[in-house]
Amino acid sequence: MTPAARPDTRARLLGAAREVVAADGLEGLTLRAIARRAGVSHGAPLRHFPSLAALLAAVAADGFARLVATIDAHLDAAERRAAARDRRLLAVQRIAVAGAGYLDFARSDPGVFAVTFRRELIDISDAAYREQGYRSFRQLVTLVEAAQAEGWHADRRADALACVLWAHVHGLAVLSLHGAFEGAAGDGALDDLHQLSLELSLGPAAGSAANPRTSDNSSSP
Amino acid sequence: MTPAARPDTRARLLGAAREVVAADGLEGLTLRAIARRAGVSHGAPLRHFPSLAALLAAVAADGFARLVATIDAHLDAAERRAAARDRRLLAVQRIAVAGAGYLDFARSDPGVFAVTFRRELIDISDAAYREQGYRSFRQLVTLVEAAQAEGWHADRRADALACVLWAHVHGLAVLSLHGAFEGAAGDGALDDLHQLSLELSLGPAAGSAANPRTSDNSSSP
DNA sequence: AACGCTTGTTGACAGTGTCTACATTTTGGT
DNA sequence: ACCAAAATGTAGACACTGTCAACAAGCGTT
Repeated sequence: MTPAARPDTRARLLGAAREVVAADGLEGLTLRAIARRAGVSHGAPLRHFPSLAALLAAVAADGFARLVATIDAHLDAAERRAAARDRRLLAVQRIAVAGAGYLDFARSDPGVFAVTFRRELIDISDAAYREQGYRSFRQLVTLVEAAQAEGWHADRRADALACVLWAHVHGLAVLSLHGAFEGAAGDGALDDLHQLSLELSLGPAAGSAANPRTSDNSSSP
Repeated sequence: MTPAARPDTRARLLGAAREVVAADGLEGLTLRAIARRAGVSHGAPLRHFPSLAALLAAVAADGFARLVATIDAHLDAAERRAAARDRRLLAVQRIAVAGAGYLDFARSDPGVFAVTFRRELIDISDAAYREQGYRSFRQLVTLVEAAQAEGWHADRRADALACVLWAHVHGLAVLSLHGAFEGAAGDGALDDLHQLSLELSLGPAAGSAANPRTSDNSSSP
């Protein structure tokens, strides 16, 4: 009707994509559905992205950035909780908190999380996607290096340790979203499994720091 | 041309599906491509499966069965290698070998492995899929229980430990196939990362048993 | 005023999953 | 042996998809 220049169609398309995948899942995440949700014609998205894969790569890059922010927020909150008790977090405990943030992100936005790791859907050569993914990995490497400075496996390569720790939480997130843990354990079992995973990988000390509900008893009188 | 009843169209469709996904990946895995590869018309598959999702669920169920067989083969081979040196494998070492088999399956058939865990592609309510998946999980639980009988975390729930160990190798497999480890480490790094993961989760003793190349030096004089 | 660039719409095209109508083969009961 | 019924395969249609080409409207620059 009015083929005028909308001010921020690109951003609205990304938002629409997140809404669509949140509402209808990956099978409903089509270019035309995104366009409908954004209120534009089915050809409009291709003026801002060369293909659907490029649009989804932008969604994924944004997802990585959001993941980094989520983990930072979890770290800040845990640090504040510790400071309220006149304590500081050990570096391995910060790794545990980061893992909890990773799982929280996957649970709160399962669609975006799935898109971010779907090689056949996104353009994995997208520059922003690779950059944000690398930034997320660097966030973890920094945490690992801090733990190594406190003596935790100081003789190993930091990037290798980061890869393994990433794989551990990623496996928990993926299998949980797939529904693989439904038969074996009850509701909210993901946090328990994460705790167990942390005790195996980081030692008993780190496991209890990840989940606020089990570690924070400062508010009780 | 000849609308006659082929003898084993169902099995040929499953084989064709595996061929297609091996050749063209998940984006080329369409119902019509499977039919073409199997040499039947595009409507024939729906005579044997109610939908594409059901066909792929059968592929996935078959994949689970093949995964169990692969892990069994790895366990047998490792047991034989140990017997040649007049030794027996510890139960935690058998868990490590099973993990190596899991990664081997994912690497040797990445398409089928991906299909098996793609919730939006397969009919996850399929009875055979659920049964074979449960069988695969039971295989791991049995290994865990044997390790617990030898004292390894005997106080924890076996199914929870199995979930965590499964998540650890699954995360390694998924991220490796995604290409997430390409920037950080060189070729064949997956086995090294698995070794490191095992040392973190199972202790230093178990790590060296997984990979034949690093553990088997019985052939040297 | 005239031009070019950007942004958006519209219609087309090949390809997809699934359905229906039809043809053929196989099977089972009598 | 025969005939009906079920099973199996084909061909065409439908709605839907991603992508492309042609066209129109608004905008800034000269």
